[in-house]
Amino acid sequence: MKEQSNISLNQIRRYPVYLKILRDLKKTGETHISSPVLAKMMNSSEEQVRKDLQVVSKDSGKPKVGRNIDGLINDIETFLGFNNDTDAILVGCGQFGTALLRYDGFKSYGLNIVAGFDNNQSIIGNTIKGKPVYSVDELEKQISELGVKIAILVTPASVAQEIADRLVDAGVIGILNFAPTVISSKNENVVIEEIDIASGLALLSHKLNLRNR
Amino acid sequence: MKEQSNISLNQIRRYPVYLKILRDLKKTGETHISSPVLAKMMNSSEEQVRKDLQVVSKDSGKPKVGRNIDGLINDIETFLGFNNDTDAILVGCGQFGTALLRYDGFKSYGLNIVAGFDNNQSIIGNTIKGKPVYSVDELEKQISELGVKIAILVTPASVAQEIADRLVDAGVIGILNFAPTVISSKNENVVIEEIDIASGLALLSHKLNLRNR
DNA sequence: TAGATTGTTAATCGATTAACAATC
DNA sequence: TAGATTGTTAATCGATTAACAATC
Repeated sequence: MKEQSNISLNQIRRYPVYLKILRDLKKTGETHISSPVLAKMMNSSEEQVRKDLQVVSKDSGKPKVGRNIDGLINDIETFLGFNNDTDAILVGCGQFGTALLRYDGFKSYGLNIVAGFDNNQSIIGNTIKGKPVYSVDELEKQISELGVKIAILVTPASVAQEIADRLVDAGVIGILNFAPTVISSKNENVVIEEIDIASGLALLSHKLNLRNR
Repeated sequence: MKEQSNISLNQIRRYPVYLKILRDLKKTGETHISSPVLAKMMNSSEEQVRKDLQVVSKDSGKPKVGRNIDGLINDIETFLGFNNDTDAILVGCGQFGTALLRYDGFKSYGLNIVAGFDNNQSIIGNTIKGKPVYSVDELEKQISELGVKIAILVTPASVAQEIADRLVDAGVIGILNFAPTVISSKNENVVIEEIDIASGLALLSHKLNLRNR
C-alpha cells in the first residue's frame, strides 16, 4: 500500500467498478486476473489498471499469472473502508427512501442502515425490513442514542438543507445526499456527497448526441 | 455555443449540478448570477464556472451583472439534450424500479418513461402512475411498437447482461444501468451509462477516512 | 527457455488555474 | 467614473499514456 498522497476523485470512482467486476469474476470461479484482461472489462488501459491496483494493494502481481482476485477484493474493500461496517440512518422514507431502506446492497459496501425517519404519521412506528421508522422530531435524540455518524438524505428538496443542518448539529459527519438539491454545511469537517441520477442521464444524453452527429 | 470539440466527462458531470443550483435560484426570484457567486455554490473557481458556461451558452455575461439565469438554464438543458423529451422504458419493476417509475424527476431531465417490464406475474398488467407494466416476454414487440431508443435497466445482476443484449437487438441505443453489475455491448454505437450508488459511497467513505488521519 | 505480465520511469496530453486587458 | 465582472490567453499542474527493463 503506497502513500496515498494524492488520488484523484476519478480514480476513487473507479474502485467500486473494479470491486463489482472482481466480485462477478469470483462467482465464476476465477482465482486470478491480469491487468490486460481487467482493463478490457473496465474499458480502460492496462497501465491504468496496474497503477490503480498498486495504490490499494500491498502485494504485487505475478508475471504470467496476474493478481489474486480474493486479495484484490479485500484490498479495495479495505482501502475504501467498506470492510468495517458503519451504522447509518436514513431520513425521508418516501418512495426512494423506502426502497433504499429495503435495499440489501448497502451491506456489501459496509453500510448498515439502522433506522429511518419521516414526518408521515401513518408510517412512523412501523418497521421496514426490521428497521424502525421514527418521527423526524426524534432525530437528535436517536442520533445520539444510536451513535451514528453517517446519514442518508432522501427528503424533498425543500427541507433537505434544514434537515442537513440538524443532522450536522446532532453529530453527523458524513451525508449521502439523494435529495434533488445541492446542500452544504458551514462545518468544513462534514463530508457531503451528492448522488444524482441526472449526472448519469447527462452523460448518456451527451454521448448519444455526439453519436448522432 | 463553441465547437464542443473535447469536453471532459467531469465537465459534463458538472452541468446537472449547475442546473440544480440555477433552478433553485430561480425559485428564489433571482434573475442574474455572477460567476464568483456561482463558483462558491459549486465549490469551484470562478474561472472554471466561466469556462463551463461559455461552452454551453451563445450569449455572454455582462460585467457587474452576470448572466441571466433563465437563459443559462435553457442553455444547459439544450446542451445536455434535456429539452426535447425522449421516451424510455424501464425493465425490472422491483423496489427500485417501481420507485423510479413513480419518480417524477426524470421529466425535468427530458426523460419520459412510457412503460415498465417485469417477469412477476402478479404485477404484469398493472399500471404504475399510469404506466403499463408488460411482461418481459413482450420486450421486443413493445420496443418496436413504442419506438423507444432508451432503456432504464433495474434488474437483478444475474439477468442484466442478457436483458441488455435483448434491448440492443431490439433497437435500443442508450441504456441507463442501475443493476449492480457492469454490462457491455458488442455494438459500439450503443451508449451504456452505469449508475452506482457505491461510487458515491466510496467517495464519502474515502473522504471521511482522510479526515480521520 | 520464451513470452506474458509485471512495476517503474519518462513523455505526453489535457484540464485547471492564474493573469490581464476589455467592458458595462 | 470606478470597480466588479467579463472573456481570453498563457502557465501550471496533474493524470494518463507510452516505453522498457525485470521476472516468474
